[in-house]
Amino acid sequence: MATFLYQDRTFECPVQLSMNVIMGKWKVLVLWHVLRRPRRYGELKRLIQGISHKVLAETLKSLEEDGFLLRIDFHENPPHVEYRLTDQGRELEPVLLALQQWGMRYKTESLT
Amino acid sequence: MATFLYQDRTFECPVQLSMNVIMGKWKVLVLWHVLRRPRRYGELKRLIQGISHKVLAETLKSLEEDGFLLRIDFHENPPHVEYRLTDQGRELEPVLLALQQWGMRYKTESLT
DNA sequence: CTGTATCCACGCCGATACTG
DNA sequence: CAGTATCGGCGTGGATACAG
Repeated sequence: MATFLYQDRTFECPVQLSMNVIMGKWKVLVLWHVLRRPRRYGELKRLIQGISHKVLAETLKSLEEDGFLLRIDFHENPPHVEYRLTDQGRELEPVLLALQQWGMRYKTESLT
Repeated sequence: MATFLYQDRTFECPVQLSMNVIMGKWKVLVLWHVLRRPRRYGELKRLIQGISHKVLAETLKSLEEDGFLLRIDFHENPPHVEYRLTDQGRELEPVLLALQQWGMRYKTESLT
């Protein structure tokens, strides 16, 4: 059976690989919002309720380093930075859509 | 805009709802393995590398309480218990498949 | 085999202050 | 506005022992 590598860890299971890559509660949410259109830091902070300043910064950095996000600095003053999906990031679209679909459905059904 | 409820928390975003429901690193992995066929505790422990005894037990309990898993006790000795997906659990199949597809693809591409 | 209970260290994350 | 740095509390989860 094939094995997969991510950050020095080996996985036999692609789902486990996926979860390790996009894990951490917030990554998926950030990707989801950036998927719809490029986003600025403050925008994401507003969109993602409950995320702290520090954690959002860390999440963005991590996603950038992992090649999912592109950070575009307009070198303006005041600072203007924008985050876009890379092609690799865009490949997560089916996952994000599946999550969204399920979330919608789950919500409806739990309204008993 | 509609809002969703989960464990006393309100979410505007279905993706955020999804992530809060199936979060915790391991839930998705357990569901994935149970999706393919009913599984026993020991089986899951072996299949999911790195999960600890305690956490697997907690995860299973949580998934059962949330209505994703059915716990079937055969009342044998030695104990024989089996976990199956509920109908609600099965609705997560598209999400799990999307994660698997992406995991496979991601693995291939990272082999540069 | 399938759990539950307890203990405790470690790491995550929130709060805060500061920089460009 | 868009970050980085530091600190400390609290919760998560690992190890272990025990039970049915």
